[in-house]
Amino acid sequence: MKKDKEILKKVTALKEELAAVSEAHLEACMNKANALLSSLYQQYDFTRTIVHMDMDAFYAAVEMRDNPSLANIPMAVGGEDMLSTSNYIARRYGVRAAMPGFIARKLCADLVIVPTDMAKYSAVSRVIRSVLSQYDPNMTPLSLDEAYMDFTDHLVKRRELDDQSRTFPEFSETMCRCEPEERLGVVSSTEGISSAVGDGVADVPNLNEDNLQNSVATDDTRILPSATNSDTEPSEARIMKDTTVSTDTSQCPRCNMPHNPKRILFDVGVEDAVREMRHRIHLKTRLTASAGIAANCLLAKICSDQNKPNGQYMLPFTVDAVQDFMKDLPVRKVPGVGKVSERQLAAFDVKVCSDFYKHRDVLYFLYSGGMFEYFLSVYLGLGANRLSKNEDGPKSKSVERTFRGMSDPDQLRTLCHELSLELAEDLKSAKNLQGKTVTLKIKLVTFEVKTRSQSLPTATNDGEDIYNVANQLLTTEMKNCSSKPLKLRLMGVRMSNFTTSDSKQQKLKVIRDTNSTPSDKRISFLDKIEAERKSEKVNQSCNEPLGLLAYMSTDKPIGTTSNISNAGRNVSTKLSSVWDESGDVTTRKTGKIIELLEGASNTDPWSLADSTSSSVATIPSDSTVKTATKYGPLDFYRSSKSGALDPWAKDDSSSLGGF
DNA sequence: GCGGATCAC
DNA sequence: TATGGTGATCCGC
Ligand SMILES: Nc1ccn([C@H]2C[C@H](O)[C@@H](COP(=O)(O)OP(=O)(O)OP(=O)(O)O)O2)c(=O)n1
Ligand SMILES: [Mg+2]
Repeated sequence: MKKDKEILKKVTALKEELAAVSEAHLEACMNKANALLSSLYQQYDFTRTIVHMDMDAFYAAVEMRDNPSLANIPMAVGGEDMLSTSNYIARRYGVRAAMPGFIARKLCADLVIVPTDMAKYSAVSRVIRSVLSQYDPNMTPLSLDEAYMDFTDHLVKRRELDDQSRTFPEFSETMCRCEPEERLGVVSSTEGISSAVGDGVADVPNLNEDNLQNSVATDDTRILPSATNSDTEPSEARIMKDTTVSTDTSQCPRCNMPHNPKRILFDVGVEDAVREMRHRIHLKTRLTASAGIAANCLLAKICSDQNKPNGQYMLPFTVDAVQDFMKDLPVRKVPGVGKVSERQLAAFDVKVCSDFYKHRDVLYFLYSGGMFEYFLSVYLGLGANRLSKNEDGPKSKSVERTFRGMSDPDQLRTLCHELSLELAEDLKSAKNLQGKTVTLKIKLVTFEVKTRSQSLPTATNDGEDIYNVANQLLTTEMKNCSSKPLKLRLMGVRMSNFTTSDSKQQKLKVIRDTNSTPSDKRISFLDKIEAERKSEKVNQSCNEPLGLLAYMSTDKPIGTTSNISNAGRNVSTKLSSVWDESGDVTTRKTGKIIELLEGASNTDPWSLADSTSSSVATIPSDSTVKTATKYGPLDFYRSSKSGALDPWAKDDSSSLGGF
């Protein structure tokens, strides 16, 4: 592939850089790394018991459950174009998620592809979460089929539970699988028969036995029933096959199936608690789950993969066990290390996690701060041991669509409009979110991806507002490569930069006080001027005028590239802020703009021309210009220490009310 | 703030 | 013949 070559190119460039570096430098890197390492080493914390659970072949399993004819054949969920996942039979042929259907068929001619049904998976997910919540009400879902839980509190409470509340019916397709509380009083009829039952229920072949050697006995509540404090391994209790058969033949009034006289008793230790949770998921959904148990989220997540499918793995809560586990773990198993990182790391002989340590000097040199620290912390097996709060909502929302090559501008615009309106609807249904940054994403037929974004001075979730901006970005792109047709295979629109409760709407304010506080980076054109000054290495003296700010009326939306001309000069500038008649910033088209033109003269006439106009130095006679009639200059100074003055301010009494 | 990349699911 | 959609993050500028 072409991508492969690019990665390799980057790697060789880095290698050259590395070769050019002195040994002393590398030694310094080593010292830095060691310092970081010893500070990280302090951070081991085995006080929490974190569980990560992950459904097996989730979408595929749901479809197999609902259509038994799919149960024993290779199948996948998705479309002819792209697969979302595959069942374990198909995986034997190499059929994987994110694989185009037609390639999958080359690997497996008999593959059956079932269309995705997200609504169904969401519903199943809710059922699963209802079970998980009983083990940790603060459970944090990562996706429909995956969640972190902190079992620490549950395990304490669990010691007080009686056997009955840890007893559940064995799985059977044809018998009642209702929860005890759902069975109401019926449980009493089988009282006293809660004997243990083994693993390996017939309907669910346990493809991967849980690793038993891992269950080292300690006096930790995580592992043993504290009540007995016995050395017996928890699963052993259940491995005894003395199933008791009840004479109870009554039917569950809820599911109309006979009660299952076979019961499984789970002990109070962690591993049985997690088995119990998985079993209850199975009872409720007829789907299997895998789980990992460890001291933090990182380890738990990695562990949940160890005995997949339908298995679980507990990593003992000791430094030795953790380091031993990490030592030979391929870096690709580490969350955050994907295909590309794996390649890059491999190029520097980093293949397993202990290589993070072995090559720490080189990695320190190659990677920047955050990533390097992450690598070392991963090597040590460190990770978050508190579940992150269930957040402040999404940080972005987007809609995108893939289609067959399209280049007709009208068609593209129509699509852009559709996407914008859909996005607006999404935003409104998502707590009426409003955002400031609109991003247009396009993918060329060559698969090259580009994003173009523009931040508005105020937040919106209006479909036409979004379209105004997105369409501008699109227009700019089409113009930008006008030589070619700009043939797209995908278009997307994203909104981000959502307003938080404290953010007030900006209003226009004129400041002439040179002692005022320096501005932050809100004003892009001020930054631009700064940058230009710096690049020219011109040292401006204090209070020297940089230019004139023109503000004038426009009927063009934000994002429009316009030319402001004056005194024979002109600048091409993207309209970044538009105010309505009352001085409020607006996302709508008609309003006032304010832009900077260096070296402009107040005695010469100004003009504003839309970028569609070919002539900028003179005033064209199209309608755009006719609306650009109102203008006025504004002196713009730079203050001594502070950099640029801030002619804007958040909501303030001196806002201009109309010009 | 912007744009490219990478990643997860 | 044919290569997804959504959301997040990081880096470098
Ligand atoms: N590139 C991907 C990966 C996954 N998914 C969806 C389909 C999966 O069923 C679901 C869960 O993802 P997992 O990574 O957990 O994969 P599975 O659950 O399918 O399989 P596994 O048994 O490996 O967990 O997310 C997707 O749409 N696109
Ligand atoms: Mg899964």
